Amino acid sequence: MEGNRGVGVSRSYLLEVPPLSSPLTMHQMEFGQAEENLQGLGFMVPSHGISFPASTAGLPFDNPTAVNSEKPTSKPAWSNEEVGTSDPKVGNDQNSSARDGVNSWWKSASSEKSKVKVRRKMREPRFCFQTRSDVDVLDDGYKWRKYGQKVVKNSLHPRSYYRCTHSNCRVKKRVERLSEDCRMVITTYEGRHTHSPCDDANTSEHEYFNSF
DNA sequence: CGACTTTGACCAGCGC
DNA sequence: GCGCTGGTCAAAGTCG
Repeated sequence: MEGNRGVGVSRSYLLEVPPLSSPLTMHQMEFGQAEENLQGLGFMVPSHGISFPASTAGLPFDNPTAVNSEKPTSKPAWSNEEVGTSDPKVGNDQNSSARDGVNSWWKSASSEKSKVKVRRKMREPRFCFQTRSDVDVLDDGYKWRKYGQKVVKNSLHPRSYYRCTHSNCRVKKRVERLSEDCRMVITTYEGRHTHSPCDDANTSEHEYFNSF
């Protein structure tokens, strides 16, 4: 067992997401290890119709040294954010997988009859936000399709799994509520969008968040 | 009818 | 090696 290899990016921010049209306040942010993968960071901020363009330079909170990377002592489920590459051969998977259009760590084995799948860990950029919101699914300007829900340990609330519906975009996000405070929503993004937010999203709010 | 959600099953990773 | 857990698949159901 190799545990935390520290490969990839894990970030979490804590945001307070007021109801729509109310100001948004960031009151904490927390970064995991940020190593070689910064260039691959896709960035979005989940809030009510708020998003960032996927660009490294556009990181709104680019002062990682100001925050600690320790996991919360209470260790909520969302704290265990780790991105790693378990297989050295997958080192350049961001390129290789993008080439074949399968940016997933699920890969059908040669014997499709057995339906055996090989899970491969990707070094996808990942970071999470803690937001305060009454709604589970924050409108970040992208369109998401739910593909799973799971009750996780140490959490009273189920975790929902979403995938960007845009073709060729394999960004995923997980949404769950804190058991200690059901108004707190933990949103974890994984991957980088290959497209712009949907036009039908509320652009004014996107602009608002872009001001960071 | 297409897109999306729900939900149970499956599988790999990880800790012991 | 085994069991637990998280993440994903995919069929069925729901909705517009």
